[in-house]
Amino acid sequence: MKTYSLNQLGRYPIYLKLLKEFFDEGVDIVSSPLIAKRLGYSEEQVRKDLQNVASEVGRPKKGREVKQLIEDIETFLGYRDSTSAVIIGVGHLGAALLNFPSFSEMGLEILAGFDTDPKLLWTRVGGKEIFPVAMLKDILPRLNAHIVIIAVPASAAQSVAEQAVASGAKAIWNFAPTHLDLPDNIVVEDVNLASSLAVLSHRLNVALAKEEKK
Amino acid sequence: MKTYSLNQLGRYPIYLKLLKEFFDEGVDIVSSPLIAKRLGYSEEQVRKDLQNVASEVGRPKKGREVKQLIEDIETFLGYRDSTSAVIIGVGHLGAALLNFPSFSEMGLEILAGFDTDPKLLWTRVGGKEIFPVAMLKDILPRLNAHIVIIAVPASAAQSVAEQAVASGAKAIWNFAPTHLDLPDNIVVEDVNLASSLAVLSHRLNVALAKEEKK
DNA sequence: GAATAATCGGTAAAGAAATATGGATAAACT
DNA sequence: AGTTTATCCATATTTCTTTACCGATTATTC
Repeated sequence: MKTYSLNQLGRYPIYLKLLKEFFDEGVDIVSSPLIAKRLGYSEEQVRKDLQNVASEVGRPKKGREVKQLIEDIETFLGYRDSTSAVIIGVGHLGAALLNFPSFSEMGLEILAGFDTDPKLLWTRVGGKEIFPVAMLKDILPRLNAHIVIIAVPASAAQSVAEQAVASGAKAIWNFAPTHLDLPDNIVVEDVNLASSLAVLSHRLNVALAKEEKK
Repeated sequence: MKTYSLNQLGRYPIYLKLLKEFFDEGVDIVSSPLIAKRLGYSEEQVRKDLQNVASEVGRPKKGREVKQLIEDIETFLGYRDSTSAVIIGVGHLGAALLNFPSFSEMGLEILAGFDTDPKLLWTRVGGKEIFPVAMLKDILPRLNAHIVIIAVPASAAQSVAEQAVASGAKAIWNFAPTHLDLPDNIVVEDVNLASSLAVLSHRLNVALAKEEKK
């Protein structure tokens, strides 16, 4: 079975976004070199990535059908059959995620929020009802949501993650700036802004040093 | 000069976070295998990563000094001399970022926000004043901020990014779900939730398939 | 209708990154 | 004090990812 590196997987949504732009502009056919140029990737990488998920072969001198490619990538990424999620932590970040419009495009339905703040409970944020965290184990199994999004402060993250797992969560999308220690069979994906910033800073330093040298 | 892969760079903030937890618990000395176990990394990877930034050699049978290691990583990541940034787009996400407490720990000072919404202008969000985007080219050079954080809708992202670059931005931290096409000498770091979600979904599917097989 | 140019697909090579190995050293234990 | 054990560092190996190459194919041009 073909395996995909995590970097490679992360590129597909980027292709998808660009392809949809092409589609909206009425472009029917795209070639790998064209995509590569737009995204700053190498031609070969794009070609290999697309080969891996395309249902049809490309045509020499032309490329591939935009519409078909969009379908193929969406199918591959699972955007076509939606998964359910809930979010724990409805502070600034959690509210932003609840109001984020693109998740449903990606096949992710956020069904509800959880928090401990009495002011928030039983209200609606982004159209979704907010329940107390203590009710997680009653509500989560009923919602049949596999994915739990964690957007609480770092200090509370491990604890709510454990509650989520105990309530049947299979995957944790962790926005808290801390490492979660969970059983091996639980999928944990970190959105670590500190890591992203570290990469940015380092690249900026390299760039500034290069500029100085000139 | 030693080069660092982007993956490796992203691990340092994670080490740092864990080391600070150890420090708070009064732990003086840590070994690579211990860190590896806590984070789910291999022992060798941790050792190599730490060797690359540590100012002192580790001691057999003991490990390394937590305090020194924290200093070394913070120095390496540039947390010790802070960089300035501004943020464009003060919607849900932008406001969440303006209220995010950890940035100053990471040496990132967000000095101001920019938006086009008249209701927001000249107010304060997260303690930072909000200016009109049109004033970017007047204000940004005066603030001497190299980093511009973009948190506007995808449709506006390319345009504000170009304005930021024209106003002197050297690095763009892009939270908009779109690819930005900017000059090569500008550092662009994307925070792409779609990519992160794609990785999560794929890993979840693999995990669920494995469970089924049992 | 032949020549040219652009793209594809498959395979090979190169390059990076992670992991394993082996000797050395310092602490802990007997 | 000597032996054992845990960890270090340096180097080698393996594995994974990306890039390069090359023949085949099909539009386009003359």
